[in-house]
Amino acid sequence: MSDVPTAAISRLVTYLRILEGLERDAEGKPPTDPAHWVKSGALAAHAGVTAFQVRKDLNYFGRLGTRGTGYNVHVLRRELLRVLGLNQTWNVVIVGLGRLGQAITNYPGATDYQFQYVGLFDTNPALIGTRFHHLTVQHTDELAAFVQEQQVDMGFLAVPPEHAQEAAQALASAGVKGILNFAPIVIQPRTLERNGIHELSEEWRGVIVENVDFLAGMKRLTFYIRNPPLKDAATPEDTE
Amino acid sequence: MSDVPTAAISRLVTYLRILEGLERDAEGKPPTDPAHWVKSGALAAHAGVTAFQVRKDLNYFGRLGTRGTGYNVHVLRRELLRVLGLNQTWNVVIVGLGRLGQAITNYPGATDYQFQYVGLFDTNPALIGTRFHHLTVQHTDELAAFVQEQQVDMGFLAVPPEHAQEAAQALASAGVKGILNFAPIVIQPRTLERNGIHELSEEWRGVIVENVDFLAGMKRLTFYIRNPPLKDAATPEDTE
DNA sequence: TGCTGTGAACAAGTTCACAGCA
DNA sequence: TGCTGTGAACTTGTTCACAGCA
Repeated sequence: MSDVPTAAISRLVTYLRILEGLERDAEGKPPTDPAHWVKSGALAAHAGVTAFQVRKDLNYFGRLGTRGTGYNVHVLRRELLRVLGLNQTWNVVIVGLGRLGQAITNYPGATDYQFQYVGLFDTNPALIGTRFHHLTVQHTDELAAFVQEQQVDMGFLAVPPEHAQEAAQALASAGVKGILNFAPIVIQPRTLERNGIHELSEEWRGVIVENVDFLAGMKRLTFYIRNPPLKDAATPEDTE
Repeated sequence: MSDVPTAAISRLVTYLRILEGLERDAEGKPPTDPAHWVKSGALAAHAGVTAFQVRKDLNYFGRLGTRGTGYNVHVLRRELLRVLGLNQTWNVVIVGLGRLGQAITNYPGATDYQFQYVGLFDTNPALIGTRFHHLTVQHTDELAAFVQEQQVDMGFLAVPPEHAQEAAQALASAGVKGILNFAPIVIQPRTLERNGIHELSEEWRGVIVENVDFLAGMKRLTFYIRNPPLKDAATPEDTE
């Protein structure tokens, strides 16, 4: 399962979102209603990819469809939830409660699935003690103990870029399995000491980092506005 | 220049950020100081890629380095700014001023370079007339006229997902060249009418969409925590 | 017949070895 | 000598044609 293209995983997330919409549409309709089924071409149209791609992507995880009929919306959704690891509970801490951290904390949809925000951390005295989303902001010094006590799985990192490496280090040392990094820097999976980079450190072993970088998005956008891709993503194969 | 891998563009953005740090470090030092130069291996270490990759990426845009010496920090930075289109002014509107939109509007670093926020739009009566970042929120109905008058280049889309397609449509019709989409949906480059998808519409011709989707990031993270990539990204070639 | 499943052809992107200039 | 520049090998990911099941 580790030989699945990483790009395919991003697309699975998209398919899942589409299926949720389709399942809402199908809700309450009789089991015979075609709304409970979706073909690769229809999924592809919603996801902005080709039907080939959809079939290939889904196929990495088994025979999820029915030939001649398509994919059952409910079954496929459940399968994707399982594949993406969204059928278990994930305990999350948020580090950094400036405007961006607050926006994330309150973003609707983030606590769907089994994501639970269990702790909020910052170093700003003005924020500590403040309540957001039923939780009280604690000092980052408390992080290590908290992660172990509360079995925290992952941390969202929304501190200013100049503190991001340090805060990431704290999360990794504390033992989280993954970090969702919102800061516009590359997190180094090693202890960063004064005057240069030190070797890959043990506490980073197995820690996954995913980046969500909107400044980078802005800059990619300016490039592509000035250098438009040649192909115009025409409608491929069938598009329902 | 359109045959540059899209992944390379993302990496250029990273290199640029690193160069900015290096240029700050070099500031004030005499022109002979080695701090004004950086080798592919050092850039690679900071960016978390291989030195080969750095050289290849930079090479797409000409001979930017000096053999035996490395890359001049200042020269390379200026080159990357040019390549990425960051040497011109970009007029930006933000559509959607909920918590996320506000966080984006106020995010430090976003208005570096030549990005100028020139207009803020929302449909929520409670927000219209409010001031953020020296601008007053207007109703989205004003968007089309405003984009033309003010020569707006791109729009940042931070409305709730259920209104995102509609708002994106408004931006595209108004004539922006690019959309930075924060909503967790796939923007359809076509008019979406009731009961199904209509054909690719003319006003979308050439409009570039870049996505910044943090919910997707969360879900990719859970997948990779449960299915860690095999390779451990060892230190490649030289790493200074 | 109508769709998915999937091996094989193809394309894109990355790694590498070494050529080539300061 | 020490680095970048770059064609060629390789690896990864995508497209496709058609086999295979309901």
